[in-house]
Order: sequence, then structure tokens, then C-alpha cells
Amino acid sequence: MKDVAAAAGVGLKTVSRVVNGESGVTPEMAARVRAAIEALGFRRNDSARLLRTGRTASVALLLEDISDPFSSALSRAVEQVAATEGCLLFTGSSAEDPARERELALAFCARRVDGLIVVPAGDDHRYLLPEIESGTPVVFLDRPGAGIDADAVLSDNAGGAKAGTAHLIAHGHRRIGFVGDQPTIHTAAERARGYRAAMAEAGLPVDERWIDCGPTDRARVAAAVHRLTTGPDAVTALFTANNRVTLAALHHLPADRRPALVGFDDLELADLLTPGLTVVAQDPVALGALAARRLFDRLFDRLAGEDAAPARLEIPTVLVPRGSGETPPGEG
Amino acid sequence: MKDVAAAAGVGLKTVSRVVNGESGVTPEMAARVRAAIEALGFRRNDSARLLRTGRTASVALLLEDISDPFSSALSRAVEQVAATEGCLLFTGSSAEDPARERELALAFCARRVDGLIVVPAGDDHRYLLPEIESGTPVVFLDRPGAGIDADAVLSDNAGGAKAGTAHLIAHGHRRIGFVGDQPTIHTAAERARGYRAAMAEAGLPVDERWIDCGPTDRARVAAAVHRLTTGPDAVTALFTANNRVTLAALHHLPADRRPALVGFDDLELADLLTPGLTVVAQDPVALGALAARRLFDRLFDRLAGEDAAPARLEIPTVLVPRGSGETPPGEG
DNA sequence: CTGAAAGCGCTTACAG
DNA sequence: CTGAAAGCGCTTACAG
Repeated sequence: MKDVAAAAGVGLKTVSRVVNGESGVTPEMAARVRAAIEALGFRRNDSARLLRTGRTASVALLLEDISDPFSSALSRAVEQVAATEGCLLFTGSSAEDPARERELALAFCARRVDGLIVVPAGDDHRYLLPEIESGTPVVFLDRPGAGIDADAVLSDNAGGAKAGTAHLIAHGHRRIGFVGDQPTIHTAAERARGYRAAMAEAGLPVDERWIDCGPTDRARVAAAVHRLTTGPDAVTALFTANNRVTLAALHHLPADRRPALVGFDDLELADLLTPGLTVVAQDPVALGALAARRLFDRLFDRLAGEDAAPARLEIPTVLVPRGSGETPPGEG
Repeated sequence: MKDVAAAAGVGLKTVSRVVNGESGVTPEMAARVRAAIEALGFRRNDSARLLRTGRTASVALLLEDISDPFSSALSRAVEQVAATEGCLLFTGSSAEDPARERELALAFCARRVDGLIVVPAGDDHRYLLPEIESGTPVVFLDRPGAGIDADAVLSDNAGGAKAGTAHLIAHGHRRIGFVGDQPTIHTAAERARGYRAAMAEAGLPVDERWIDCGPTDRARVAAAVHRLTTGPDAVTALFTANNRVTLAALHHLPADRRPALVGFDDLELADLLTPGLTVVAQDPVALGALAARRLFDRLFDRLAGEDAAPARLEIPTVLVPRGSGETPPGEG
């Protein structure tokens, strides 16, 4: 910019004005500046501009793993809202590792992103308190933050699991297995709660052995599914409480010896399986968009009165019957 | 930082030294600085630091659509390499719109990202020449850049399509349809080339009506598939040249009246369909990782001699037989 | 070991 | 309409 000013024989401020399209520059002066810009191949350094301005026009989205379809759908939705607000988007994956989550979150904050959306991996987010106090809005997504009173945008996990379980009950099942993620994970706990609520509401007893929570690797899920679906006490239906569990269960149980099955979270091609896979579908686009809107509302102080308090916002789920969840107990 | 220096009663440089863990500070001095940092809740502003340093420790990845599984797998791979190099990652989606691609790419460059990886949407990338000349490395991914001599990391599209088509030929097919994306798209053209090469190599004639390229929306693909698979001249096998085409074809053709089918690009659950879906699988993780490594090699001048010339790097594809591509002509 | 000065590339007041 | 000065928050080179 200094070079451009020198080449055009004008002051720095005049170059700045031309670059920013501000009014109050004689046409001939502007032309001279533009010629110099062209000749020198000048492009404004936005990082420098933003340093002076105080904002960085960027937000960060911290995910569990961006290659996961759920995460990438969240990303797209957040990106779209950010673009509307003139912001670029940083993304990062914690790989479900609390230390990495923290490291990345603080790295984003050190860059002074204008806001941060976090899909939490850890169970203690107090490290973000100084950031929030110093004015960086933080919104938690998919799971609430821990030890911290901040906005959270979540699926109606309990409601969805309850609806899915009730659907199996409505098709005649009484003995229903629940295979889920580690109970320390908020979504897993909520979904188990929904399962229990549906059983209780139908007046059905729950044998604790029907509930199998833990890591979602293939081997563990296969073992759980095998245990639940064999022997004299076998369940007649299965509620698989997340994507990876559902996938592992489908692989372990060939279609011809599969109990009724409802999964939490939709899968591409789910409708082309035989039978089609019945799921409780989340709406990642709505989740991501709402989280982003909330973030910008906070950033631009658009929240007034009681809206301004940290809130937990829920997005409903939708039950999509496709065949696997409508099989009566006998056929299993 | 100024405040910290004042509170600790030391110079700016001493604070800087403590923050950066540089040696040559008396323990008691360091302690005083650390106390002040703690008391004031100071966190270094990396954006300012990076302005002085000249680098931004960030790279950008410009995708077609991050919510697409292929794109998000690329992202994850790029992110992982970037993390190794201490860089954060910007991501953005062009939505296959050349104007948006350009706008985003230039916005990233204006932020002075250290490097840019682009999955091209447009057909003219000369707008990036000044950026490359001024020292920002650019690597094209999945498709080559146009009008510009830059690195490109691609799948072996022609080879993959040739292998997929040859696989159908090996199973007795002579009349094979090819349904693909718009021929202006590099990958689509390359895959069509591979199809023709396989047919030529087997000495089989190609009826031009067997090749149907165009937009990949459901309606158009359904029409194409319908036309190709009905009537006296129906083909006995179909090569669907990308993900969306394969998906649309699967939806249009129920399993019981489906010709043999090989798709380009893998799909989750493809192995659970009946029959399993035979595909030519790309390796998005290898693609993304190689592009990122190439970018950093350029950034850090690790390329010597003839390696330094802009290159086109290819990643092989893998044919995964699962059933749909091994049906003989009679059964269609 | 420590710090005052200059500067990264821009913008924000403020005079002319 | 135009520009010189000061400053965003840090680091780099240089004295002490």
C-alpha cells in the first residue's frame, strides 16, 4: 500500500479510500491509484485490516470429525450462515479427544475468531470462561458444554429415542434391546432416558441386561448385539442409539435373521436396504444453522431481555418408517 | 501485552519472551510477568503476532460442497497434514459456482493464507496467477486448474472407469451404458474416455446413444437410465460415472429389474445392499493428504530440481466387486 | 539478562 | 477532497 501510494504520488489514506470504495476522491486521482494498484499487482492484506478493525470476520467450528456425515452437514449449514454475515469459517476435528479439543479451541481464540461453535469432546469447558468473558461468544452444538453456562443447540435426543422405542412397542414388541454409546456422553444418556421413558409409559418392565452401552467399535457392538439377540431371553427388537452402532449391527445381523430395528440418525442409502432401515432422523442442517444464528445474534448483541440468557435450544427429530422397525415380534 | 508489561513493571520485550517461552529471563522476573498475565487474564493475539511474522499459519481448502462425503473426507485428510505443520484450516464451499469459487479463493488470499487447495468449479483460474506469483502456493484437487500451470492431485479417473468397464465386459456384457456428469467437467470427460478405452480394447463397438452425460439431478438420470434400459436396444449393463448418478440409478431401478451395475465412487452401506454394489472406489484420504503435502512442500521450498515443476499427481482407484457388477447379461 | 525503537500493513481520528 | 500522525498487538533487530 505504501508502494502504491508512492507510485501514484498520493497519500496512504487516498489509496485506502480507493481500495475500500469510499467516496470523496477525485475521479482522476482514483484512476491514478487504480493504475498503480494494477501495475504493482497490489491486493489488500485483510489480516492487517482486521487487526486494526478489531474483528477477524471469521468464526470457528470445532467438530468431532469433519469426515463424519453428521459433522459435515453441520459444517455446511454453519458455513452458509457465516457467509451471510461476511465471515469465513475455520473448521477443526477433535477426534473425540478432550485435550485436542481444548488445544484447538484455544488456538482459534488466540486468532481472535469472532465466535466459536463447539461440538464438545471433553467434560469440562471451564477453560473457555475467560474467552467468553472477554467477549468471544461460544455456542455448544450437539452436546452441551460442561461446567459452564453457555448456549447449546441440541437434538431432542430423549424425545427421539422415546418415539423410536414407542414405535417398536406399537408394533407389538415387549422385549426391546438398547445398544448405545458410552453413558458419559450426553447424547447417549439422553437417548437411554428416552428409551426408558417409552417403556415406562407403556407399562413395560426393563431388564437391565437389555441396555448395553459402551464404545462403538465394531467388535463391541457385534458382541452386544449377539448377546442380546440369542438365547432363550433374546429380545425381539433393537434400538441402536447412534450411527456407528446401527452400522455395526447391520453388518453383524444379516437381513434374514434380524430382529426389528430402529436406529438413531439417518444413513444414506437407508431406504435402499432390504428391508428399508427405519430411523429417528436428526436434522443437522437445522442444528448447524440455529447454532450459527445464535452465535451471530450474540456477537452482534441482537439478543434482548430474557433471550439474552444462555439457553438450551432443541431441534425435533423425525421418525422415518421404512420397514425394519415395522416387523412384528414373531418374524425375527 | 502493554498492560501486562506495566503491571509487572517490565518492558514489552520481556513479556514477549515469557509468553513465547524464550530463554534468558530471570526466574523471578518471569514469575512476576506470569502473575500479571494471570491477574489480567491475558492471552496473546496470534493474529497480531502473525502479521509481524509474515505467515498466518493457516491454509484454506475450497471445496465443491463440504457436506458431500467425498469432500469431507478430503477435508479431514488435509486438516490432519495441516495440523502436523502447525496450521489451522479454513474451509469453504463453492457450490459448483465459478463466481463463488473465485470470490472465496480471493478472500482466502486476501487473508494471506499460507496456501490454498482448490477443488475447481470454474473453467478459468488465471485469476490466481498473481497470488501464485506473489508466493502463495496453490494446489488443485480432484480436477486440474484451467488456464494455469499449477500442481494438481487427481484420481486416475480414466484408469478407474476403464477397469470398471472392463470388469463388466469380463462378465460377458457387450452392450454397456455410460451415464455421467456434464462433459465439460474434467473428471466426467476422463471417465468417459476410460469407458471408451475399455470398449475399444475389447474390440467392442460403442453406440453413441449408450453414452448419456449431463446434469446429475434425479430426474435427468432417471430419464437416461430409463431410456438405456428399456426397448429392444436396451443395454445389459450400466456404468454410472459418479456418486449422485449411481444413487439416482439405484433409486430408479429396483433390484429385481436392474442390469449389471458398476458405479464410480464408493457409498456407505454399499456392501449391505442386495446385491452389494460394485464400485470403482476413489481414495479421498490419499488425495487430500497428497495435496496437502504437496502444498507444504511448495510452501517450505522442499521441492528441488525437476520435482519443483508443477506436476499432475495421480492416485489409483480400486475396483471393489460386491455383486451388482458380476451379474451376467441374461439375468438383467 | 533487559528494554526502547521501529515496523508488520492497514485504519481511525484529525487537521488542512 | 487529501494526507500526516498515531495506533491495532505483536515481533525483530539492536543497544545497553
